[in-house]
Amino acid sequence: MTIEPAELKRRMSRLKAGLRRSGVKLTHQRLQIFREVAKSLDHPDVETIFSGVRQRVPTVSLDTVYRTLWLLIDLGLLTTLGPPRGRVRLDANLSSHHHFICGKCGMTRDFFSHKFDRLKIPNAVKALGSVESTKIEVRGICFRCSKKNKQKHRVSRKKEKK
Amino acid sequence: MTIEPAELKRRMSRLKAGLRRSGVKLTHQRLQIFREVAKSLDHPDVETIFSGVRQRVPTVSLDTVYRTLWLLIDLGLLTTLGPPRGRVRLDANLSSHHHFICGKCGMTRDFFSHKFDRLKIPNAVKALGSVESTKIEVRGICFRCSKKNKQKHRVSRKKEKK
DNA sequence: GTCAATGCAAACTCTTTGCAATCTG
DNA sequence: CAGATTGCAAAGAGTTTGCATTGAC
Repeated sequence: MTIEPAELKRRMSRLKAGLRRSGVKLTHQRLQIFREVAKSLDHPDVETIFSGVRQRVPTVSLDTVYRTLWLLIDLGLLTTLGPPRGRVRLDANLSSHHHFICGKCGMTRDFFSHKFDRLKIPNAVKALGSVESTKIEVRGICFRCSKKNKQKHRVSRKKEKK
Repeated sequence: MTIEPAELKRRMSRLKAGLRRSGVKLTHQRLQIFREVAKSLDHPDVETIFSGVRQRVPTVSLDTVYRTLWLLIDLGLLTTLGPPRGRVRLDANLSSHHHFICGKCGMTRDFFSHKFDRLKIPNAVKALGSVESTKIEVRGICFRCSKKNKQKHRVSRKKEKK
């Protein structure tokens, strides 16, 4: 389940450019941790990334993996699936609806759209499993967070503002 | 941020019917825990649900909240946002793509669709915050899990098969 | 009355932090 | 070389479990 070498190369260059732009050091660990995420077609969790990197860098520690991942997320070089920073969020609305998610604070709101409800799923998807529901996930920054960002600088978990 | 009383009532009836159908007891706690999720327009995490329920049922314990939520998810009366059972999953693909997620095991695969990339976001959404990206999230059961389900019965976390 | 469901307390896992040692620019 | 970054070990969250007690049917 790995992507094409050419695409991986492109992603690695983008990463390096991104790190330099932010004035952050290009360490061996950071490159390897990113590569582990970037090379896979599915979307690994932290544990999987950790053991993958460990094969090539036996001394990495789990906390470096965490720190690096959150850093890259803050810099916009990686994203998470679903709400940011894994915490289960529940949904009692079983009928068709869609979500707006704030990438900073995780605020989530439903919205409705008949047009979206009628989307035709590509056949390629049916090769992966049986389809039960289709949702649109719109990501952005909610007003509360964008106000905060103007006041302070970058605030996410406990990252210092660099 | 609560839904209309009429809709809440409908959701509560659906819950009760669902519990009865599965031969599971309708306890005070279960009803209150579900109500707490069902009444909100956003999608609360476990901690929020817990403290909400606690206002009305001061003796509920956190573990009952967890057990109840996973039970209701297993019975198909609730769902989670994003991958099941909160564990952060990373994504290095910053260009436009969409996800198929298995609701059982969390397996996630990308897929692509130019049509999906061009969706027009309803104006109502713009009232919530600035939009950065739009993804389709297709949920279903992957083939590996549906095979497993045929062999065993219901297997998820450690729920017994009832 | 019976057996499922709850509450409690303790165990686990996952994630974060403080600090000395190390490495990048 | 200086300061950012890492690894370690230990602390904090969040989640799960075993067991005696309680409560729904």
